[in-house]
Amino acid sequence: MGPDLKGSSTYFMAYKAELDRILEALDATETLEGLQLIVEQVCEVFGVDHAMYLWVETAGNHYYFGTYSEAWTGRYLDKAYSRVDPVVVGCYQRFHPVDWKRLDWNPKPAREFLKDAMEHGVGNQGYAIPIRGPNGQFALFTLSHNCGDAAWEKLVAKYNRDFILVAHYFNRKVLELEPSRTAEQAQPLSPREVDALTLLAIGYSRAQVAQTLAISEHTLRVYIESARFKLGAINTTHAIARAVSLGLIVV
Amino acid sequence: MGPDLKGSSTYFMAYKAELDRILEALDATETLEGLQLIVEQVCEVFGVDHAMYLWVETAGNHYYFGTYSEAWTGRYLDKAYSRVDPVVVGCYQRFHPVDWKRLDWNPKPAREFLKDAMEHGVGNQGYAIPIRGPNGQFALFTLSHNCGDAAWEKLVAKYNRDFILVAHYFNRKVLELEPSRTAEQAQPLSPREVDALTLLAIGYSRAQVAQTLAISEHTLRVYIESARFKLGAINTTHAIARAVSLGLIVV
DNA sequence: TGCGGCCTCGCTATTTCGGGGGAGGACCTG
DNA sequence: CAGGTCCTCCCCCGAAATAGCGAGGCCGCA
Repeated sequence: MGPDLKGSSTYFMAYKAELDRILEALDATETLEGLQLIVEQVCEVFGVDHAMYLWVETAGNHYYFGTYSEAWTGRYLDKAYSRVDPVVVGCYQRFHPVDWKRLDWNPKPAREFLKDAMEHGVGNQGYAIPIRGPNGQFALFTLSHNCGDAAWEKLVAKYNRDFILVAHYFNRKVLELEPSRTAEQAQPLSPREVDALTLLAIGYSRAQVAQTLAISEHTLRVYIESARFKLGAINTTHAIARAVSLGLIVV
Repeated sequence: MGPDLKGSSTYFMAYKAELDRILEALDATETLEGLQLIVEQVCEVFGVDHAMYLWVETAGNHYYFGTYSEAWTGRYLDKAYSRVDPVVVGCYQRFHPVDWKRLDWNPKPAREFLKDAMEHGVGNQGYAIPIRGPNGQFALFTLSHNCGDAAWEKLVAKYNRDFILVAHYFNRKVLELEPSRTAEQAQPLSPREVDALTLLAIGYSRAQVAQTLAISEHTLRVYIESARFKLGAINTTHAIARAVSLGLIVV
């Protein structure tokens, strides 16, 4: 909502009504197909070529809704581009939404990825909003377009707050429609288990942890085993990784 | 933005201008004191008794800006209420903002906490927005008020989208002003090191990792040691924890 | 053409971890 | 009060990780 809009109340209200319609549709949707339709509507409302929601997953089974060509999305998955894509990599370290131009495209794999993306009509401008949910969930909402820098900056300045809302609502709905992830792993750890894993995660040996917690090493081992069991982990390292990634402990 | 507002464009625009002012102030603030002032303004704009931003840390050093009395905030910290507070506990598992009423206040510690909170004038109504940042950061933005259910629901329905924006902008600025998190940028890992740590993080033993990567276990060890060195970790578990928490590997 | 980083392979000895048991007391909830 | 969870302690032994050495080839960058 740039200053230029404050005067043109009617146009502003009309746009807001459209945005409202999108957000309400996001609230009302009950199917994944509905989300795909909404992505397309988002493009129209904001006047951009492409919009995309991508839930970046561990194993590579990405959750995707977007307007990119199937050729490109297929290629993206095949080549496991999410490990290279500066948008994904960069957003993972940020909270603030970010313009593609401000990312680091220098590494060779990134340059090759960019070239490939361009050839698939992704667009030269883009704006990405990182989204995080419980249990370390991470997703991206991205809008991309083909235009000059000035026009793009103006568009982003105008809409970026609404981008955040749409991204947020989108993720909200995806989490709602896909409860498997959240339901699958909700086993809370006991305080002592958290203590044990936390100290292990900062590099303490079992002996040190036991001493720090003022318990015997045998007791400690019971906690670790118990935590391992709750986390479905097959060894301590795995348990630590899961606990950190689920946000159960903070390193 | 309830339907009742769509007719009264002037009032709507006036409110939007106020919201804009808040968000712009949030963008412009350069000090933590400024954030405290903004919290107070947020209360005025939305017409609620209290607003609060709380960055929940495991270590206990909470980041707080809010309008609650010092008696209450002090008590909250002293008693480590963030481990009991259903708002914190509940939001930690959710993505969707949540009304206090919809939380589970049954556990005995929660009931005692509630009683204590009431006596300190926290208010009977509340709305909490969970916020997540990189490296497992977790924060809450909360608005609370003293009023009837109907009035509160109406207020939430009217403003909840804007609550999200304010919460988001608030956290954005806090992260910006608190560089300690971002300062701990580690050296990038080599691809092979990432492979090694990733497989270790999903529970593979060194032998399995070596086999999967089709390298000798000795080579693997060099990667692990190298990664440990880069991450400043004192053992593999520590390295995994840091790599996961820094987002260098995804589990 | 260096230099440095990355990837690859090897040895031995010591320390640590993992899995398998069992057992008692404290606390809260239904 | 029973049943569940949590916290605490103890045994043994095989498997795994760690620490300390060294060595060579490949590649990109200056």
